Amino acid sequence: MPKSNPEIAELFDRLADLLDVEDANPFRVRAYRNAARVIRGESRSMTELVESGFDLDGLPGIGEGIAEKIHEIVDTGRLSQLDKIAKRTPLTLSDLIRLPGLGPKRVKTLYRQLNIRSADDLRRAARKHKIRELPGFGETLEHKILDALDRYARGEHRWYLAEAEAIAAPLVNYLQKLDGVGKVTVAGSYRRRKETVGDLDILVTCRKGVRVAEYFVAYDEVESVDSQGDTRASVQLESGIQVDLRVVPAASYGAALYYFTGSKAHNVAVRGIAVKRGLKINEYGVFRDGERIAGRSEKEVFASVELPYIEPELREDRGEIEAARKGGLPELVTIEAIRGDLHSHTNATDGRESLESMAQAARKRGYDYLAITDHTRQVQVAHGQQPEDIEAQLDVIDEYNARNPGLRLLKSAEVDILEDGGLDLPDSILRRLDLVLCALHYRFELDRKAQTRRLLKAMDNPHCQILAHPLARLINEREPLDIDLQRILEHAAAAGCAMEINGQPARLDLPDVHVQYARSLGVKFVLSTDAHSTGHLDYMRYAVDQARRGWLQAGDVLNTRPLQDFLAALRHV
DNA sequence: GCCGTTTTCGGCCCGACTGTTTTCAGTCG
Repeated sequence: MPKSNPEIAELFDRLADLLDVEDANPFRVRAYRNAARVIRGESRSMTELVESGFDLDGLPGIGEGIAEKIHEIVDTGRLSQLDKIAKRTPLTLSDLIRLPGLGPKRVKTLYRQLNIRSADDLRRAARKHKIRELPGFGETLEHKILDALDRYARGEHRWYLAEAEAIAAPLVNYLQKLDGVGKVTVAGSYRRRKETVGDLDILVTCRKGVRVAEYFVAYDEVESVDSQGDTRASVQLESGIQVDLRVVPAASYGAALYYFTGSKAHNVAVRGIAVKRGLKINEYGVFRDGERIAGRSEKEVFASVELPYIEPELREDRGEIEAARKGGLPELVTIEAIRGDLHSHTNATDGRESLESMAQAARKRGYDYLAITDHTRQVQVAHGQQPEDIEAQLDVIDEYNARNPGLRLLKSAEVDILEDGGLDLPDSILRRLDLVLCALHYRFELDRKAQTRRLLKAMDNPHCQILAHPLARLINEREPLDIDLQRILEHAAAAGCAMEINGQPARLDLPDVHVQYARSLGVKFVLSTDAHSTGHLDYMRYAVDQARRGWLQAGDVLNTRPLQDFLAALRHV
């Protein structure tokens, strides 16, 4: 069974955890963690790169040693070094190290002194009050560990960006009401517009940090307080999300925002550059020999290390620093550039509203065009339309367009990709459509070879202009398709078939790292909402977020073009 | 273990908070 990138990355993370417990060279530990991060953020499959003879040594953070280990994993499915270490330091310790409050040192003590190897061992020992007797531990920590174990049993939860927004908005509003508070900004992965966030990081400018922290923990929705100090505090809300607050003076706003936005890997890399120049960057500013030389704005911070401003969405240490140095940063696409939505449903299938209402809402948004893309017959759960129903709908659209100048409704369909890669509408109807969107809705479990063949064949049909939600994943619910994405993207680039970035909060498909890679191959994109109601048209924001995280410029996105340009830019038979 | 517009050896980001200490290690972001 070939290993996926996340599986390979996990092996390196575990190796790092165990070495950490064993007190290995911390920089070596960091190198493994860094490699894990790079592998997770790589669109191309390590397995296929190895099989094609690609030189892994060229990837950032991956040298000769780790490249060799990746080869071993791909060839044998095992990492012998990890197996070797696991004989003396149990693999399950890496589960413990991930519990909040426990790190390598404490896990080591637990293992050495009480032979605790697993979460179950740990729970038993805590209940018998064995933990509090250990050196460096105590009663409070014992309680904290039991709490952490309860949370661990419930599993880690990451929140859709849309959910996080709904939770953050009233809290930001609340914080703003306190006297003396200046700016209130949600930073962290939320500001980087990552598809999901694990917690909320809120930055506040104010002279009196203590007062803000006190006010913050008194917020209605706060369930428990994890920590509270003069400049920061951390709480759990009743919704279950963790919120970290940080308070700095206004003069430090830029430096603090920069630090608090992350990502950690990006910050570490830029701080490294600063060190080489004899500078120190922290959340209060940029310092040379103890003297503060910048920090009011993020731009100042970047300028201090001679870099142009880097947009938050790019700050993942995935090449943005090098691009910034060379003046090669992309000018990211914006929501204002979007001229139309290319994926929407009506109550003819599983949408909730009429064609007229959808059109009205699109017009209100100022769009030039909206594609009506109801399902085809094979998708029975969504009441897919028979070919004759679709033909009837085309006439309705023609009539609508004749009556309503300004907005152009595009005749389309979300054509189902059949198991054999065929399309669920005859060419005679496909030919009549302004736009053909193709998507896969069942048999997600086909093996890699068959699934890849299925999508390649679908794209071989010259009518297939856009591949919608290409990975068919649902965040937190359904894994992405097992496909050779590199081959599919190369095929799409060659055939001129565009990839969709679907803005539904649970889809956001294609994901950022694949978008970035696809762009490098010359693949074109469209941004759509897959709206099932007029309100869903608002999901375009999330599609834009994902596009920006994938380095897309307006020129990479076909629906930034006016109608005629857009239609001409699509693939044609 | 990785890396190089000062280096192929000698570096590798930085500060806040907690709990257990009696001056600080561990953890976290």
